[in-house]
Amino acid sequence: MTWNQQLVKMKNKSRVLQTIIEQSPISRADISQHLGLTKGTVSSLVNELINEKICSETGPGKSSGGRRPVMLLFNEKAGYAIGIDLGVNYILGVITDLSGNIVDEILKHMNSMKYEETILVIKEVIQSLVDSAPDSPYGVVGIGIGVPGIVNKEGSNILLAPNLGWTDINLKAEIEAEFRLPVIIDNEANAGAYGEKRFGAGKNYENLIYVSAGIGIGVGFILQNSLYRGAEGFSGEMGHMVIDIDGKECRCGSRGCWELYASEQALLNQAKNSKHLNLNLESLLDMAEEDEEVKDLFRQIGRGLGIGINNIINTFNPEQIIIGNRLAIAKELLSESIMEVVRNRSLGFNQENVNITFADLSIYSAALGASAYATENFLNSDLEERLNKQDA
Amino acid sequence: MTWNQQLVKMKNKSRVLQTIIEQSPISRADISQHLGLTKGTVSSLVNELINEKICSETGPGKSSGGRRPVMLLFNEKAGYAIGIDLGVNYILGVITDLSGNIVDEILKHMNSMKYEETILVIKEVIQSLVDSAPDSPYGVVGIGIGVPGIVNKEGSNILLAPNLGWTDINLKAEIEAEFRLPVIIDNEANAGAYGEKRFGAGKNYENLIYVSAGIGIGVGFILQNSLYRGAEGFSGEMGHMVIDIDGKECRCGSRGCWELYASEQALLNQAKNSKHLNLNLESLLDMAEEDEEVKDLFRQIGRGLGIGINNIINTFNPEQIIIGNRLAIAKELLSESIMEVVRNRSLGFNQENVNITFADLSIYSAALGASAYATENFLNSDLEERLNKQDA
DNA sequence: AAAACTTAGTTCATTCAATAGACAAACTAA
DNA sequence: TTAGTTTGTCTATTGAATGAACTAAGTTTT
Repeated sequence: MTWNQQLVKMKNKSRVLQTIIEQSPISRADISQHLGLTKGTVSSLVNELINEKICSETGPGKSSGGRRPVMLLFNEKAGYAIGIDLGVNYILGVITDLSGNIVDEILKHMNSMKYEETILVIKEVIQSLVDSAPDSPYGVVGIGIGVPGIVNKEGSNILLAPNLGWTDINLKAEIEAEFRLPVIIDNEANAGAYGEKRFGAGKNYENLIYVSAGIGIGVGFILQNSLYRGAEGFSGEMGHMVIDIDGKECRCGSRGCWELYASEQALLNQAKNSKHLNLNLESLLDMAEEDEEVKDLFRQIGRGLGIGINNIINTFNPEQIIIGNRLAIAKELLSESIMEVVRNRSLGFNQENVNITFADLSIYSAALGASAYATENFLNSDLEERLNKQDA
Repeated sequence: MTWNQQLVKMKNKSRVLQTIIEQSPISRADISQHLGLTKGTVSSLVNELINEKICSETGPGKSSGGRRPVMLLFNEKAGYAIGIDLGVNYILGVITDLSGNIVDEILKHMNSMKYEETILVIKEVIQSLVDSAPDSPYGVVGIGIGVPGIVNKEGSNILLAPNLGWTDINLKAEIEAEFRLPVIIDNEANAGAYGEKRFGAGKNYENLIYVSAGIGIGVGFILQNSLYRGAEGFSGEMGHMVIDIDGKECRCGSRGCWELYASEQALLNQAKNSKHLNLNLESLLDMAEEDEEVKDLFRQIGRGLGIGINNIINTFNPEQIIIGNRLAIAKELLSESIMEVVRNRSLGFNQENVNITFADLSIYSAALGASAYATENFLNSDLEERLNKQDA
């Protein structure tokens, strides 16, 4: 990192924009007040942002005893970002404006996730979304993709996606070559964490943990307002945290892994054992309404989730834990047993200020997080240069 | 955070100093090369540092075909810092120079840790160390204290130290009032992690986890080169991570907590069960030399440690895990069984690049980390102002 | 040994971004 | 009407990094 005047300007401009995004409509004077920059500095930075069409003036606001302020708006329609959530048996694609509002979405259910077929569908989905982007100064600014597997820290290669049967796939290069747009790949749990942090339940928290409970369990960490990815980008594989030292064998080679007790797969396996054949999460949810035995299956999974969440609480002392992905739809059935375990087992001090909740964005957490990667990447780039390219 | 020219200067000055500390002896020209700052900028910043007596010129270095460079040294004797490691039955105090070299140390074994008595001993120890500080421009610059318990994030109060029987003690205020020096309190595992990061096994790692295995287990996290403390400062209570869902009862109210399987206390308990009465860690170590049964006790604890370390690896994907505190002296007896568990259970990718090792600083990790807090705090303060105060 | 090159460190005019304060514009309140 | 207030712009000033010239002190080439 080089420290110089240009960096100062960049950071201040970014702070001004952030303030407009968060507090819009807002006047130059209020921004100056809020950030501790002088009115002159704010004026000059705001004018640059207006030239870059990233924000705009609207009518005058209310006077508070003097000249009426000119209110500023974030131009959230200045460009659009695409987010893809690659599920174990579906592909969900969204195109959002710069504030994360969904403009269009496509959901494809898949029978097979063979790479050769899947990549074609992904491209199809992206193309449709690109086509549906409204006219705007910057057009489509980038593509983010969340995948259920281990991604290298550069965000280019999927090293391993056990539930898809993929190994070492350079998805970033593949998609960038096709669409000539910046592409960011990340683990689905990280994308979900980021989505909830930006737009969902985690908006007001600095240290939050997103538990993606689907077929397996992955976890995304937002620590001190930014994603923690680990040394090589492989953090969050808490599905394979041992919670039962001599427990069931896991296909990972270990025993007693968390996801054997707390995932969608664990629920389905137990349902099979108790003779509820050929079922899925949705039908089990329906059955639970009248079948106490099925309800109990959910309670068991809830207790399993609670154990892992207890470990997270004692380890991270987070402000918030968000349970997302497929199992979040069983919120009503899981919530009580999770909380009971936490109440009984977690340390008092650590338990005191933690907010345990379910994803706000339902099935969109990861897709919105992925599109937010693209948006953030865009807003931190040299907008003037990009605008000139677009116009040419 | 306010972004302005002063911040740029502060950061660059700090980078120059850091470069001198790490690469001393080094010339102005080399610093300029290394940091990408112009020679003029470096010259001016270095001259300020020399005026502040924090670094100094030494003789000329070797010419590489032109004028010989003037080599610069970090003046590690410009001031001294005190670090205290408050153990469960001992108090270890050190006074170090600004590079962490120990100048003097005091170790007091304690029978009781009753607060009223202990605080007197702490003050006695600090006073002796202050008295033993050599003459220097800045004198004693601060005091750091590591404690075996939960400390609030402000670093002022010990909220709970179960192994000492203390609750809600404002230690910072107490010591600051006595010595009129800046005091920083932190959890012993955090201090240990910081010590190993600065001076020990973790010097070259950005993401490392320090496992403090003593009577209980606490864990300190260095993530992206800085300590992660959690939302309220209570992170790292992994001793109470559940690894055996229906396991033994823990006094924390939960069951199957890690420290029941992997701490010094766990070792002692199991030794008692197998009729080795009235023993401590040191004597068990001696016995293990010839007693296969005792050796096996250590292997069991090693496996317990391995399970928790497996969980850490899968969760954090760290570059390094350092095992410290009391159990580190049993390195030879534990190492193999720890590694066996990790090899058999941890995920391949996460396991690949992790370096598992024991503390380099033996019993000094926490005390040196605590003194390093004080040193860091000092180096980031306004040195000119402090020097003037000292001279007055 | 002299001349030509090299490298180290200083000096100074220039650039660039934030600041402080003056100012005009546009409002409210008395 | 008049005095006071708030908004936003403009300008001179400040402070830090830069680039280039320059001095100092060496080495290499001839």
